[in-house]
Order: sequence, then structure tokens, then C-alpha cells
Amino acid sequence: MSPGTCRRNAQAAPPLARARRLAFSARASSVAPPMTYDFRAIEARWQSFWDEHHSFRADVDPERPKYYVLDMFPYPSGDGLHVGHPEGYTATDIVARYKRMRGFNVLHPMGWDAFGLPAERYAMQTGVHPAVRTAECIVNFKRQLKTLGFSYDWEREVDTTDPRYYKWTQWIFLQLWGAFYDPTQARARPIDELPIPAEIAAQGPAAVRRYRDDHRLAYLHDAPVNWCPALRVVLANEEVAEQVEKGLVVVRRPMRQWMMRITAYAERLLTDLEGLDWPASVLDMQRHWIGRSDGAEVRFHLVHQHDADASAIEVFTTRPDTLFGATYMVLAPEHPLVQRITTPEHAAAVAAYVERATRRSERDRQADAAEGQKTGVFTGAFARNPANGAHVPVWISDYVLMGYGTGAIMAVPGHDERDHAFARAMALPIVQVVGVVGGGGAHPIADAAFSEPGVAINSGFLDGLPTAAAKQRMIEWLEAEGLGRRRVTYKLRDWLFSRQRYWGEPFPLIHRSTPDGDDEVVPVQELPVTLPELADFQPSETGEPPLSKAEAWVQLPDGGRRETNTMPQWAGSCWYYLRFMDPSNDAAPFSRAAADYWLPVDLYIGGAEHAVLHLLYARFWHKVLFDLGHVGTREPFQRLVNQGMVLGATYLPKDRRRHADGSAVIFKPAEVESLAPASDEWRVKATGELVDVQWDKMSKSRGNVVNPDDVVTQFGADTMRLYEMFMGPLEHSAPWQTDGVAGCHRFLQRAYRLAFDGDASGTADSGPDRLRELPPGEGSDRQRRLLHRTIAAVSERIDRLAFNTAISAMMIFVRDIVEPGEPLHRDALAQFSLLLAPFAPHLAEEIWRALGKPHSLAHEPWPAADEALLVDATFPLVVQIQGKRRAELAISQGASEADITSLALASPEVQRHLAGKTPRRVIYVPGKLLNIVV
RNA sequence: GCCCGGAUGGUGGAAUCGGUAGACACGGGGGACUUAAAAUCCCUUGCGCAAGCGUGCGGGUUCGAGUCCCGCUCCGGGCACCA
Repeated sequence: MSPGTCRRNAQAAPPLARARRLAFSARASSVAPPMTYDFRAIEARWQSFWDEHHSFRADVDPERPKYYVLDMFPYPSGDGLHVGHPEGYTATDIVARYKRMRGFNVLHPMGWDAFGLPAERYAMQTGVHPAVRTAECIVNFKRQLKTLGFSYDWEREVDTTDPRYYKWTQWIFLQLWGAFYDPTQARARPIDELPIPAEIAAQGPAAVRRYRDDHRLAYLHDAPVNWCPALRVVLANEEVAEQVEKGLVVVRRPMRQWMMRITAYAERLLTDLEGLDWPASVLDMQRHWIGRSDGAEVRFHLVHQHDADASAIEVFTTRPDTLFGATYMVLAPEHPLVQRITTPEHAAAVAAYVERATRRSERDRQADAAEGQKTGVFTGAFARNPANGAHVPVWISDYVLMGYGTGAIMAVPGHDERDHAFARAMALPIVQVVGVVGGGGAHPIADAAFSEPGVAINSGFLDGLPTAAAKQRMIEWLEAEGLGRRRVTYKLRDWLFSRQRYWGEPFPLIHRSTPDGDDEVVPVQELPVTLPELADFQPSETGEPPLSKAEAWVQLPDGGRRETNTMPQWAGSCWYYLRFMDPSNDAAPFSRAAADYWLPVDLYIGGAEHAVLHLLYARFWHKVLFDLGHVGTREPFQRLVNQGMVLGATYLPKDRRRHADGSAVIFKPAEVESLAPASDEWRVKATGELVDVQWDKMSKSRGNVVNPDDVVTQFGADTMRLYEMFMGPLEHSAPWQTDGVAGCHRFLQRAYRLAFDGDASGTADSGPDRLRELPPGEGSDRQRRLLHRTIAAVSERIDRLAFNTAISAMMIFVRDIVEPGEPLHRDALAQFSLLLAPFAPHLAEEIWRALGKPHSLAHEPWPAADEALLVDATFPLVVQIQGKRRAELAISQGASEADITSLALASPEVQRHLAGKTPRRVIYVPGKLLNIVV
């Protein structure tokens, strides 16, 4: 530490000392001015102190255990923070500060997920470059976070839009591009190690290159994608729902796009969820999204082969036991066999249906699905059911999805609701091959499909077998006959990774035309590939990315052309937790040594909205980096907690009337007032109309957003932090209530007066010697017991992340520690300030300093509770009769059960309630309760 | 429709293992201090006059259920033609 900083601190101290002197001298002259809790001065002072002393710097230290506690870093929007952000940040900060005091080497970083559409839109509206706008927003976000006193190691700040950061995002992309997934070893390997089949090698270097390109984890794919005309951008499957919800149209449209082969990792992404300490709902959503199904692949041969390459249709089914009931087949409209098997007389109808299906929006299809409507056309082709040889018609319909299974199904209308609906619509035969167990096989199969497990009927060699056994038997038979095999499929699809936007990471790739006319993609050797300057950020209507307008940047002197798509916003957030470990490394994204020390993230807190997208993508990249030897853990985030939402109030008219455009009429908090000070009833100020309160997610349009700056200005950061945690359990959503903030502020004021004023109770003796240094063991026994109970309670509750109840334990301490006439033990106050430190660090430091401690308490050891003081000489015993509480007795610790029983039976209340009846049985719960049964 | 959560005073919530339901706080009522107000402090506050009744509803297990089991209702979140 430099002498300069020492001097500045020496200068910072006098106001504090002066304040205390003033307080004491004022009391001596019995004027007694109110000692004010000047949180503005206190918070400003300690925030600069922490900055100047680098109090929260973390460095790799193999001698100490590490703890990595991470927030989901924010997108720095123009609106600044709302009070929802600091909820999770406060929780992680409490844990970070607590773990530091527990002796852990704590990594607690913050950064900016700063690529994204809003900055680009802002640029189109105002002409301000996204980089300029982003920098402004970051300044504001950082200022706001700093005023809240979070113990981040700001030297590790990262910004995903900084070329020094995205250089490594590009580098990781090239790792994926340069790798393939080896299913035999179930891991990624360098693409150079990909075995090239002899027949490919024989075709020459171009064929080998194409073969390699087809196996890379990042690959170009020409296929229908989700195109959003309004945004002029393609969307990942995972992103479609969000935009559709906003009312935007998303259509399928063929485009050539970069994909990530996340499907290769489906099984590992699924099974590795097992060891994670994550919320059940997130685990569930990930499992669901990966969507593993166990079943069989079955080959149906075509009856009349018009085309030698189209001899059979492969289907996937989870119900091979129902094969005897397959009465028709359906191909997805995009299925490659459709053109080849369609007979001439059906060609026109099929072509029309395919054309319509490919152009229909996702939304229309979903609407049909919701109504159970099925459409489709017959191809004219027939296939042979391998189980019974029956000739079944082959249809096409958009209820069969090309992206799942084989893009073709065997339809069993008797036992599948969708097939049943289609069969009824198209008048196709329905047969029953599964009977109700014990029900004599009867089921009104014509009316509804029977999709429950049962027992096989009308199924030849399967008859009589329960569903599970019939599945096994059928798979064995198919495998023996060479007609099919066991197969596992996943709903997970490959990740569409390119976007037609400006404000994102450029792909570090160059396209070159080869002599044989192919498009060869080669990596850029020198990273980063920085974004070119651009005046017009709009993609073209046809989907040409904005970067294609930067011709000088795109066109290279050697004839190559740069890739003009950019990466999706997820790219930067996929690995930021890794960069935090080693943020200024310019030789690698992070060192293996740093990774080995800091990984995994021990606690990760953020919103539930990232349950699938971010958390699945980050896990995928992490696994690839694991396979390639860059990290040593299989999973990035060991423990995950989703904080709830902070809700804001809006007010609705009693009749719930709507505006002409259909939107609900709402009143903002500023437009209403309560009927009376105590009233829960609200009315519109202007008209006096009565309205109902409604609590919603905060949003600008609802006008119910609370700005942390206002709360910090009025009450201070410590109050803000405390209230965020006191609202309720971290995982719960809760309304923001200004009255509750004031309650937390009052607690801090009491704590302040306890330390500085000596008049917390208003009745106790006050004076300079009240804060006496008492010899160890002296002071009130009651006070010492209260202190140690508080230490035990706060510690255990932080461990459980039950912050609201930890705060209530501290409130009790401040309320009860000093009774009239009692002095306050200096050590008790010192220990209390340590307990308070994770929650209200500024005030805690202030008290600690006032007690004459020379250093910050940030690294002070956490207080230990004395077990002996947690047990009282007597305990209250509840006496129940017939399970109803009737009396409470003070019992000394060592009393025997027999003594306790006779004491209880002798007590007047018990005698009265027994009313002469004799106890039949007495149940004693040691230290707690005695239940008398009569 | 399916999956995952949840439901406790006027309000946010507490009760970690089946053992005193309502900690702590807000709000309300009363009081002290004050010329007054604010601030602060103290008392009180689940419902009921009471016996009693009370943790969304109906059953059950248990000496004892907010907690466990069965069947529902409602609210929130997710998924949704995935064969």
C-alpha cells in the first residue's frame, strides 16, 4: 500500500472522531442534540476506503480454500438498475463477505454482458454508435453498483464488447470449429484426429475437407431457420417463444447459418445434472429441454419402389410394442423421401401441401396444434408393416416434425392421441393392440386413443405381454430380423449460432473459393477480428448482415471474404465466469492454473429466466473446454439459486375496463392515494375513483419501477441492502413496499445509536463510560447469552441463505442487548459489528473503527458462538394434555423424565384440565414438551 | 393437457427433524416526550364476550400434523403435435 493512500485515510478519520467528541460534549452540557446516523458520509467514506485499499482483491493462493461466488452479470441497459437487480447482488455479496471472514479466498467479480440489440436500436434512432452508448450505460451501471457497496474485485471487471475480451470468445469459437465429437470416446477431439473413411480419402482433398466440415462442433448448415422479419434476424429455437410472446412474427425460411453441435452432448448434459445443487425446477426444465426418449428405430419397406434409393422409410417410436397397430405412416413435409415416393397422380397435391407447410409461421402451426386440427395429404405410396406385412398408406403432414427422430412416424391411431385425431380426420383404420390390464381388453378405441400401458393384444407373438415387456420383446425381434434396432432420441436440437446484427462478436473466419468452386472456410490467425466502423446498422430485408456493407473490411486482398454474421448475445455470457478467473491474461483466455484453483463456481445466483438458454449453452461450452483440456471440471456451476422477482404496484379500475386498443387501463403509483392513512383502499387522485392494487413484475411501461438511486439517496445503501434481504426468502417474489424500507432504516438507526449515542432505549443511562471495556467474563450473563445466541443464529442462517431471519436475529439483539442501567460490553458491540458486516457493511465498518480497531473488518475472523452459552440453566417445558397446550413449566437442565412428569402432573393447570382423570400415557420430548394422554 | 413450485394474521413473512402456530418487520390501536408536529421510545394487536376456533378445501396416519399420506381447489412458473 502506498504512503499516499495512508495519508488520505488519516484525513478521512477526523470527521468521525469529531462527531463523537461533539456528541459527548453535547451530552455533558445536557443539550442532547440528536445523534444522527449520517449514512451518506459513512457510506461514501467506506466505499472510497475499500477502493483505495483494494480490500476485495482476490489472487490465487493455494494455501487458502477458495470460494467463487458469482452473479449473473447484467446487460447494461439505458434504464439503469431497477431494485430487482440488487436483490441477487446483495445475496451474493453477503455470502462473499461472510466467506471472506470465514477465511476463504473469495472470488466475487462483476462485469457487463454488453453486446445486444438495444444498443444497436439506440444507434439507429439517435446515431450514437453502439460502442459509445454501451460505454455510457456501463458507467452508469457501475456507479449504481458502487453506491451499494458490493465487495466486487473491480480489477477483474470484464466487458464482453471489449476486443480484449471477445478476442477470446472468438478463440473459443475456433476451438469448437476445430473439434469434432467422437461418440466412441464420448468426448470432443481435435478435428485433425477425425478418422477419414477410405472411400472419402479416395475422393481427394476437397471431399476430405467437406467430410471434416460436416463433423465440426461449429458448422455451416443450409436449412430452414426461424426468421423474424420485424427484427430482420434469425433466432435460435430457444429464443422463438420469447419473440412470439411479444407479438412478433417468426417464419421458417431456408438460410445458410452457423450451428453448434450441442446435440452431441445431449447425454452428458443430461446425466451431469445429477451431481448439481440446483433448483428442482431448473433441473426439470433442462431435462425436459434435452428430452431424452427411449425406443426403437423401425424400417418399413416400400411396396412399389419407383426409386432405387428410396426403398424404405425409417421411423422412430417409443412404443415398438404397438407395431401391429401401425395402420399408416406419416412423413414430415420436408422429409427427403417425399419427392421420391410420391406417385404422379398425387404429386400436385403433395407439392402444394409442402409449399404451404414451409411457408406457414410457427404461430399458425401452434394455433392448429392447440385446436387439435390435423392436415395432410396422401403420397400415393404404400409401405409394408414389418410385423404383420400389412400394406399401409404413406401420408405427409406437418404434425410430424423433420427435426425430431427420423422425420417420419409409424402411426398407431389406437394408442396415440395425435395419430387418432389424424386417422379420424382422414378416415384411416384404427385397430386396438393394447388392452386394459384386467379389463378384458375392452376399450372404446374408436372414440379415443388408449395411450396408457396395458397388455398386448392382436399382436401375434407379443399377445399377453405387459407393455414394458412387449417393448423389449419387439426390439429383440426387430434386431434379430434386421428390421430395426434400439434407439435413444433427444428433443434437443443443434444451436443456431449466427445472427444478422452489427453489435456482436464477428466470426473469426474467412471464406475462399477453391479451384473446384467450393466455399472453403478458414480461420483467422490473428485475433481479435474487430468490428469495423459502420454508419448503417440495419440488416437487409433478405437477411444480409449489416457487416456485409463494410466492403473494405469484408474483402481481403488475397481474395478471401470475411464471414459477415455475428455471434448471438449468448456467446459472451457462455464463458465470462472463466475470464473472471484470469481477466488480464493476453496469452490465453485464462490459465489452466487459475481454472484449477477457482473452478467450479461455488454459488451462482440469478434470475430463473436463464434456466435453459444461458445455463445450457454455458454448460455445453464448458464441456467442450473440458474435453479439450482447458478446464478440469465437468460442470461450471456447482450451486445455483434463482432469486425471486421484486414486484411493483399498479392500480386497476374495479371494472377492469380497457383502452380502445385493448390494453388494460392502469394507474401508476403517482396517480393514486390511499383513502386513509391506514387504509388498504386506493383511489385515483384526480377523480376519486376506487381502484384495486395489483403487484406485477416491474416494467417501464407499467410505470411501477423503483430506482435504487432514489432509495440510496433517501435511506442509504445499507438500508437498501437490508430491505432487499428482509423482504422474504431469496427465491420468493415479493412486493416492494416503501414502508418496509423505512422499518429497516429504523433498525440501522437503532444500531447506530447503540454504538454512538448510548441511548438506544431512551431510558438507559447514557454517557461516555457506558461503552466500557469489561474484563472477560464480566458483564451481564444475559447479555453474553444473547450475543452468543445471535452469533449462532446469524451464522447458521447465512449458511442456509435465510437472510431475512438472520436480520431478524440482529434486530432482536439491538432491541434487547441493553436493559435500563446496563452498560454495553465493548466486545459485544465489536462482535455485533462483525455479524452486521455482510449485510450493512458501511455501518459495520463505522462501528468497528469507532471501537478503535485499526483495520477494516472485511477480513476479520467471523465470531464463534460459545456452545456453553447457548444452553440456559432451565428450559421452558410445554405441557400438553391430549395434544393441546395447557401449561408451561421452567425445568432445570438435568431433570429426569420421572421428575419432570411428576412436576407436570402436580401443576395446578394440569390438575385443572385433567379434572380427576388418570393419565394413560405420557410422551416426553426431551427439552421441549410433555404430552399427557388420558 | 403435462411437468415443477406455492397457498400461514390487515400486509411481507417465521416455525431446518412430526412437538408451544404467527418470530421479526410493516400497518392499526393506546400511551410517554413536545406549545404543537415530526422524530424517538413504551404498551397492545390471529379470530371470538367466552368455552373455544384457527396454517386453501375434504379425508387419513399419529399421543401430537402448517410439516407425512390420499383426493381436490386456486395461484405462479415452465413445456406443449417431440411419435
